[in-house]
Amino acid sequence: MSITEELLTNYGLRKTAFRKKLLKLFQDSEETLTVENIKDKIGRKNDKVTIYRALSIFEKSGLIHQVPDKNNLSRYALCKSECNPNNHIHHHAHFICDYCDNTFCIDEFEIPEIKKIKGFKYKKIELIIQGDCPKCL
Amino acid sequence: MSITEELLTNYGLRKTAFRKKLLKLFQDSEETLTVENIKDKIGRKNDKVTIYRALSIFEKSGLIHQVPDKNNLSRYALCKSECNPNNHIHHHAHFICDYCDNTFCIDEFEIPEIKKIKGFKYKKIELIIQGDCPKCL
DNA sequence: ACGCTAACGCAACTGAGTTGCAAATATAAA
DNA sequence: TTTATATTTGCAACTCAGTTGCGTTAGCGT
Repeated sequence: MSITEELLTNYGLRKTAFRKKLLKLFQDSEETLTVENIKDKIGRKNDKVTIYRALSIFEKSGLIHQVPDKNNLSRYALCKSECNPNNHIHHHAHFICDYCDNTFCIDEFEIPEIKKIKGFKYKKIELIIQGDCPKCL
Repeated sequence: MSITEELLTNYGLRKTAFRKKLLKLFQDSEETLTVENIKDKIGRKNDKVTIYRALSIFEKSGLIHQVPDKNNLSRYALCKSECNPNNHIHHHAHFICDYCDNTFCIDEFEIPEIKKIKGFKYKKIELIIQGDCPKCL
C-alpha cells in the first residue's frame, strides 16, 4: 500500500481513485492549491462538486487546511503535523505573493506568543503575510 | 462641517449623501461591517453596487480596511490611525467569533515582530484570531 | 460475489461581487 | 448664481465560486 493510501486509511477515509489522485497532488505540491489548480492537474475529468466535497472532507479530517487567498478565494495545503478532526492547529504562517498570487506555508518559524485578552477565548491563530515571493522579486 | 464631512474632505472624496451616511455608519460602529450589515442599517434604498463601489474607494483612500470573515466574506472597519493610499498598515489583530460571526479589531496589542525570511519581502502582515467573543462565552 | 453505504457526476441553483451605461448630483469655473 | 464638467449613483444583466438534490457507481465488510 502506497504512502498516499496509508494516509487515507489512517484518517478513516475510503481509498477511491479520485481521492488517491487528489491527495497525491497535495503530497507532490510545494505550494497551496486552488480548486482551479486541482482541475488543471487532474485533467477536468472529475466534476468540481467532487473536488469541493473531497476538499471539505479532507479538511474536516485534518488532512489538509484551508488558507485564504489574496482575493478571498480558498487555497488548500497538506497539514504537516499530526492534525485530526479534534486537533487541527497550525503554528506556521502563510505567505501570499502579490504578483504570482501563490500562497506558501512558511514553516521556518512559529507564530510568536499572542497575549490573551480578557473575555476572549482563542481557538485558532492565523498569520498571513503579503508581499513578494523569491521568484517574483 | 461635521467630523464625517471633514474626514471625506481630508481624504479628497466627494461629500455625497450616501458617502456621508456610510462613513457615519463606520464611525458609530464598534464592530466590523459586512455589505449585508450596511444594507440593513441604511435601509435598502441604495443599490448594492453603490455600496461596493464606495467601499472600494474608501479602502483605496485609506479610510477603511478590509478583514476576511470566517467564511471568506469581506468585512470592513474604519482605520484608526493615519492611513492613506500609500501607507495603509494595520498593526492590530482581528478577532473572529465562531458563534456570532462578528469580527472585532483588537487594538489592545501590536502584532509581535515577525522574523524575516530570506528571499521574501513582507508588505502586509495580518493576524487573525478565531474563537469565542465575550458576548458568546 | 453480494449488499449496503459512501462517493461520484450531472444539472440546476445561490449569492457575492462586477460591468456597462444612462441619469443624477457634487464641485469648480464663469 | 448659473453653467459646464467630471464623478457618482442606480439599474439590469452578468460572472464565477461554491452548494444542493438526486440518481448512478464503486468501495468495503460480510
